[in-house]
Amino acid sequence: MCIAGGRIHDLQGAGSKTFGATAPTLSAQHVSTHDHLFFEGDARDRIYIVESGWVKLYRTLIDGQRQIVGFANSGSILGIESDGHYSNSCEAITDVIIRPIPAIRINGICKNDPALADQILRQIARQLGAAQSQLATIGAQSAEQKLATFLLSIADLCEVNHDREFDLPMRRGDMAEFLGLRLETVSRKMTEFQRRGWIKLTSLYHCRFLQRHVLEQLAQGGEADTGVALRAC
Amino acid sequence: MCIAGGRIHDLQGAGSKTFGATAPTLSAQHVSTHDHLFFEGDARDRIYIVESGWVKLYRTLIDGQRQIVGFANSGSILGIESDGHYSNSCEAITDVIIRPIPAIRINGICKNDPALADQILRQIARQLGAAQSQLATIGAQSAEQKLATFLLSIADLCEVNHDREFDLPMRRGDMAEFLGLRLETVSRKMTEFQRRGWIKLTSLYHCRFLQRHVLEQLAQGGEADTGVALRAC
DNA sequence: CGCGCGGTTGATCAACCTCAACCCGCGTGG
DNA sequence: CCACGCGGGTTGAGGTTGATCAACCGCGCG
Repeated sequence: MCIAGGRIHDLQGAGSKTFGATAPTLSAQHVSTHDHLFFEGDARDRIYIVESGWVKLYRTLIDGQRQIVGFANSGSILGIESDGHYSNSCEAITDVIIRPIPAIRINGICKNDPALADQILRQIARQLGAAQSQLATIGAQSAEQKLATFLLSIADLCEVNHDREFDLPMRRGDMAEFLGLRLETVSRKMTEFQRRGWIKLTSLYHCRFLQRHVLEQLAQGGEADTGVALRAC
Repeated sequence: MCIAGGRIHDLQGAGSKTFGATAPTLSAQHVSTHDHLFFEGDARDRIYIVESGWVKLYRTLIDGQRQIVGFANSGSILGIESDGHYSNSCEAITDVIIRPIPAIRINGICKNDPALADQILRQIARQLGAAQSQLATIGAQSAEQKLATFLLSIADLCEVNHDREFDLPMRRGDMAEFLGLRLETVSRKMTEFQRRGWIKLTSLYHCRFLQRHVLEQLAQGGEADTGVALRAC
């Protein structure tokens, strides 16, 4: 899937230097949960690199429908997909530390700061791949499959994976808007997964896999035998 | 929306030079309609820049469901979203000319060929934006809205826009797989649009807008008054 | 205590899918 | 020449999935 996570290690070093006549990388900033980094349509004067925490990127249609186009965490680049104006809104869903980069530095960045540019290129390629995966998920899968895919990728990202347990850092409504579903549907499917013994919700925002392979099968597009008769292959 | 079109002007010049010890850009290749440039899972030994024509990028799920994640034309970069193996299949939907770039050149490309790298960066950012727009379309819109959005963006791309008339270079099934619908649904909605006097299909692959503003309203998420002129069928 | 927020659950409904028939233009072969 | 099949598209009937609307729960908080 789907979620534009990924880590960049030496950005701090690379990004903190100043090159030529271009504006320097600004110092890191702190953003609190539920604060916005920027809104769709704002003038895009800078891009950001996430250093820690989670943000969601979303668009709002005129009729009020919203679509989350990605969650991003450490290493992700924000705001580079547009030009002139941000094409997404960006809201912190946890406390977040970000490093702003003046937009003016992006022109010719490959010449002026090849190390940073290489990182950005790699990262944005990853985000494109993630967006495409998400397209496949949203466009071609059922509600059940979407949720399975989502849980698996969230778990992979929250690598603090002691004993198949992981955080769901977002609300039901966020999941729904990410997956192109209604929050009621997400809720229903979650409890259904639990009822079938595939997962255990230790709290609203904390989950454990009991039958990871069933979810994997679902996510791959296979039929998940609801029953006990799971042919193990 | 949605479709990763976009033009790069001086790539030919930038790409045809050889830099340092890295492999040179290979010469342009011709690909015929319906041929594949590569398949999902193939070893990714090179990326491509489209010089002319149209390709579709798609993924196939185990259950046979397919999702077209993008159409690409002149200027688009293909294959950069993955690493090691292609994550999409790529098929020419018209005759196509492409310029391959050895994958090995991508590492450190910013240092070795900053001009090309800058172009790639800009282009890939555009593709990311397009993918995100498509996410919003697929995830948050109804079949009717999806189709309206799609027609408008296709028309914009086929700039040969004399008198609101344009080509639909792909089959109904391709549209469906792009929009996350069934081809029957696409077909039905197309004829419905026609019946309502919004468009006129001069042939299966050629379309004219009669009431562009209605489609625009639909695509923006507004309710399309079925209008006064809905009579007699 | 009352309220609001986030989540769950239930009943109902419609959008879209599924399956099937059918149309049409075209190329092929008898 | 016609019969035939095939690919792509359209149309129809009926079924499912997921949306909609509404009630309700649990909790934190002023």
